[in-house]
Amino acid sequence: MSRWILHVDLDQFLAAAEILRHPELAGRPLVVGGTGAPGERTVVATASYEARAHGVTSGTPMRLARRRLPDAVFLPADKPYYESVSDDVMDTLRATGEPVEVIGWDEAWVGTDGDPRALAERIRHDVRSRTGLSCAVGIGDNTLKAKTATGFAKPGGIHELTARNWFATMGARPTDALPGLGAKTAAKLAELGITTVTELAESRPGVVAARLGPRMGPYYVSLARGMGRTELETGRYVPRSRSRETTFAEDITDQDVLRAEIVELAHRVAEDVAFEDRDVARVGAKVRTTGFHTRTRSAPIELPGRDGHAIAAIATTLLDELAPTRPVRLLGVRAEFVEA
DNA sequence: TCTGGGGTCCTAGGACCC
DNA sequence: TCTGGGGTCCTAGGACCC
Repeated sequence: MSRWILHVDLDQFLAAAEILRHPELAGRPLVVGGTGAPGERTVVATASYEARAHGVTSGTPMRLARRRLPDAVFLPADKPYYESVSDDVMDTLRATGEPVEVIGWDEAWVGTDGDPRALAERIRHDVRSRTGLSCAVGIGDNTLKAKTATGFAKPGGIHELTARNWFATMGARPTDALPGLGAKTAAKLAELGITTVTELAESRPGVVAARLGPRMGPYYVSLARGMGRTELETGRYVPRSRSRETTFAEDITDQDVLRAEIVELAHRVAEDVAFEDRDVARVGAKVRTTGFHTRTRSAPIELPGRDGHAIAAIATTLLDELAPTRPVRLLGVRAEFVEA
């Protein structure tokens, strides 16, 4: 358990990583995402601040981004490269000697019993000098407050949220300002007459549970009250599943093409599984048709294993069972590992 | 403006069992 | 015959995150 939790969040990570190896792109609108193929049906992964100023942000459809910013630099996402840059950042954080929990490529929590401001300054300095990247640091008395604080620190600053200023800062904000509480849940809460963080914090967990579930209801109330973890998970990440999915440039109706595609996806999943060196207990298939209607189906493997043909056979059967009747825009295959 | 890919965890209903 | 009350497992879908 740590007295203080710091949340470290890299600024415009993918764009910043590209600028590291293409310094001439600094200051230009830069959009990273997809494979770079023209006309592909994908979205922006990261837009530089210059691009965001023109309304292009993470999640913007790539075709719209190209229309809005015809003169921007568009780069395909280079996952292995970002992973290696991310590893350098995480190693820099671990070099502080403090416990580190990695949340994603560009985010981590760091715990400390020492001076959190001094540590935040040191992290910003070390990350910049060792990787060339800028980051924002949120300081809190738990994980939730630290992560929430980062929102006020971006870009590149430091902000502190504790029990002392939690309600003064967050109380009047809408419930979906809380990390982990999104638009759908905010809408359901609004039906209960709960629209602000303070209102959610003061509501009875049982009332919220009746609408949002026995675990999630009380959990949302605890979020509003500023509750979070003070213990970090510093161990190696053990994945529960591996999946691959593809959105086709054009919707597919041909059954033979669909079967060939799902077999291809299954074998890619099998490669990822082999890399993990663990057995698969369950295989899932996903089909998204015109209109964004998504259906999934899954089944256990009779004898848990990692054979690509076995995974492909189940995936194909699941696809047959899903029997899409409308044109298919996406196919996916997922493998669930046996419990570690 | 037709809306990625890769994950995690929770919910609810039905099956099944005692 | 019109009927219980737990408990657990399985499955599809939902919500959310980066």
